[in-house]
Amino acid sequence: MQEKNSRRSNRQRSDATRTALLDAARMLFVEKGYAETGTPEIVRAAAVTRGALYHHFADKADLLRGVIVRELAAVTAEINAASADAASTHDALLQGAEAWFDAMADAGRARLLLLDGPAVLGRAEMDEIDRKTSAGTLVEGLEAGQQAGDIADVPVPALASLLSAMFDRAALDIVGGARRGRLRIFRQP
Amino acid sequence: MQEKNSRRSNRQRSDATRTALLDAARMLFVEKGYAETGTPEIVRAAAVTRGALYHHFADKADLLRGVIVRELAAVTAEINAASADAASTHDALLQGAEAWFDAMADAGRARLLLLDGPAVLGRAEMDEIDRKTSAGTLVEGLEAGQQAGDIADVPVPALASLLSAMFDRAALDIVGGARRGRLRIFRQP
DNA sequence: GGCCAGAACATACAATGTGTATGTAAATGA
DNA sequence: TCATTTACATACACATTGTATGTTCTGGCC
Repeated sequence: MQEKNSRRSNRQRSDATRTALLDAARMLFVEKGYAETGTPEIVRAAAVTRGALYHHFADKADLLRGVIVRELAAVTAEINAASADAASTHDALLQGAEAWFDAMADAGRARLLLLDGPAVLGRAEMDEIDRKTSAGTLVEGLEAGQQAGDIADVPVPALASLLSAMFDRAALDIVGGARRGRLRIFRQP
Repeated sequence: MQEKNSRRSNRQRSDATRTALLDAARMLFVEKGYAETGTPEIVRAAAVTRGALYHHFADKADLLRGVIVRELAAVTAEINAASADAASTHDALLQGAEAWFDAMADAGRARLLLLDGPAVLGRAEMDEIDRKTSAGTLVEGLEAGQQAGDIADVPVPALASLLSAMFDRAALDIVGGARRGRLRIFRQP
């Protein structure tokens, strides 16, 4: 009897504690913010020790990095799923935008990805993570739209950065109480 | 002899230490970021004690608030000065935009106002500070442009938020190495 | 099955930083 | 001049971060 979950492979052990730490950290970061959450609290919620944390992550910021990578991957998946069945590149961008707002509806998530992330890791690293996880979804969409003649002939990376900044701000405004409709000010051609 | 700056009124003393604290904090926040700067280091640079700091400011975040209020006022003044002699509201907005990029050229300043500020104080309070110090410069400019027929009939507060988000991001991209010209993708009519 | 190197933690510690409580000197007002 | 605030200075309690060291478990090898 006593299934004392001994007999676990090293890989299984590592994955389990890593996941437990990321889950607990995500929950607390979303709830109270990065700076206000201490590592003792995180490991308590994850039912491990601080030793385990610092074995798997270089420091607290590295834990945040791990949380953000996972979170951004999830958001990107939602957006891709929503825009997959679009008829045109134009529709894909619009449907992706709506999916973005849906995904960011949770206030804590917006704070995690749009405030704490950039402040702690810096914009350069956030862009790098974005590039790796989302594989440049927006950039690809804009390039496609440009070739279809829907989008003006401007530098796509710069445009993508400015556009995503607007979407970020819109998400923050919405969780801050702004009406979603008022921010949907793009006009159909 | 011995001008032992005794004989100072309470008001003078307070103003002097407050200013010294704000100057020192600004310098260090700009140089190393908010989280990486400790209050002992700040008071050392200001040549006062931590007692003085916590007498004048509720906590470390309150000190950041003070720094940001001053900084935002300075930036706003620069923008207003640059766009004061504009011929049209359209020109005023363009000249103001250029002045914004000039004012944000310093990497530390961008970090202070665009990363640490929102992360520590939150967007709601940043907007509040912006409303009080800049007195809604951008909103007024947009409303004027809208009445002149230069700007589409969309909700101005929402538009202002999205526009300022783009300018914020552009400033961060520029200090991150992006070419300023590529971000100037607005086209003349 | 026994042994051993290394991974995966657990525990203990040192350093630092934040906010508060308390003490003191200077200024203000009656 | 004297009492009361104001403006600090000093000391303290507490929490947190990162590291150093100790212990247990796994996985390969014989």
